[in-house]
Amino acid sequence: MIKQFSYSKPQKVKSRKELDILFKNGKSFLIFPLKVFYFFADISGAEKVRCGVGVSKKHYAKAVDRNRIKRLLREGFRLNKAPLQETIQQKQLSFFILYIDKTMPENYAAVEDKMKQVVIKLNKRYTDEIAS
RNA sequence: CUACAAACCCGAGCUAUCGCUUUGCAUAUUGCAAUGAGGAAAGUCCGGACAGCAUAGAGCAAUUUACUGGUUAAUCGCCAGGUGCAGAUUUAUCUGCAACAGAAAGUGCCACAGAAAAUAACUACUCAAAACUUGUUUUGAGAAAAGGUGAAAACGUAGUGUAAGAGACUACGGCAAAUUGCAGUAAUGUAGUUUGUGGGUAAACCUUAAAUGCUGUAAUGCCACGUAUAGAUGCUUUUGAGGGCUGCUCGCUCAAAGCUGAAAAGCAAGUAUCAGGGUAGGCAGCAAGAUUUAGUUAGUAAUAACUAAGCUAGAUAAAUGAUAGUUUAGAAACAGAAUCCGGCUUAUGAGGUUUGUAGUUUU
Repeated sequence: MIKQFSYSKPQKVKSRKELDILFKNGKSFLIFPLKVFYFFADISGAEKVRCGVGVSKKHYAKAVDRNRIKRLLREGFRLNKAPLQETIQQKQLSFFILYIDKTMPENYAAVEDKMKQVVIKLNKRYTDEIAS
């Protein structure tokens, strides 16, 4: 029984090599203020859904602000990833969320709302990918 | 009592649910337990530890520092003292500030105004000569005493002196340098003697004195995986390379002296640059040390010594969080470790302590 809301190390997209591939070959879409890069791989690892988050250093010079945004994004993914895990079985989804707005998010609720939209859209992209 | 300013202290707690890092244990991939940012973690401005490379030397340049002593692993830090300037009043003390060696080695610069900003003659002054309109003009020389300008004008006052004047000379005083005595570890102070009287600017060049290897934990070492030195260009084979450290010079150290050929050259070797290929995983470094708190002793102090007690962040796209409630005081300010320490600088809400200033009330 997998814990429903966990977000541990294997579920993160981490290495620089993976990220290079993701930005080079992956597709992307925008649900403001979130830009999502995603990539479906044929190899089947232990985790079917993997996610990373990032914030531009240009927009936020202070490390405290970047940490705050990244924590909110991770929290959003952690609590709303369930639909993706149910749907995606045949391939491995890696995606990376970039926060591109220049103003800080007001609170968690705003981020969560956007995150739900991201999850729905990713689910749709997956079904298209399988169909083609 | 209120307001403002400065310095210092402090840098929220509790409950529930869902999570994260690291560690330990186990019934082992899930449980349980423990653990988890700062006073500045920031700026990267100084100084070290640690590591790698280098490690005969000399000279010139370059860079840094600049009152004295102490302190420290070390410093451009800190403490104490001195000097100068400013402010305050209690008038001899306190507080603050100081790129605090040299302008008497040399070169440069000094806005505006002013005749002139440094080998001072514009006006006015004195003398001589010439001219004539006979008290003026012109020319030459002397002269920094008077004038106005300016941030600053060629030591001040009085006298002597002189054609008129001038530190040209004299007296008193100011300032500077050298030197002697005394006090002090010293900077320096003080009293005397001698010499001088030369405007400012060294955060202009510069001079003097002292000091100075480079690169930084993405250092560095080990293991694993993987491949390719195949190639191009230049140079050399009596020269090349290395390194003196940031640069140059002298000297120094190391390597090689090959083969074919009549020669040109070729092969080979060495070396530099370019181009290209592979890996970008793990472990160590990496958390207990110039350590923190308290006390005692030494010292004016910075600090040191001793005694006792205490001290589990350690990631690598990078943990320390989210939501709800609650308490203070308002959904707490500035802000997030990345090799580690000591300082400096800057940011910082509420509350507290101390000091100063202003006002109000009472006595």
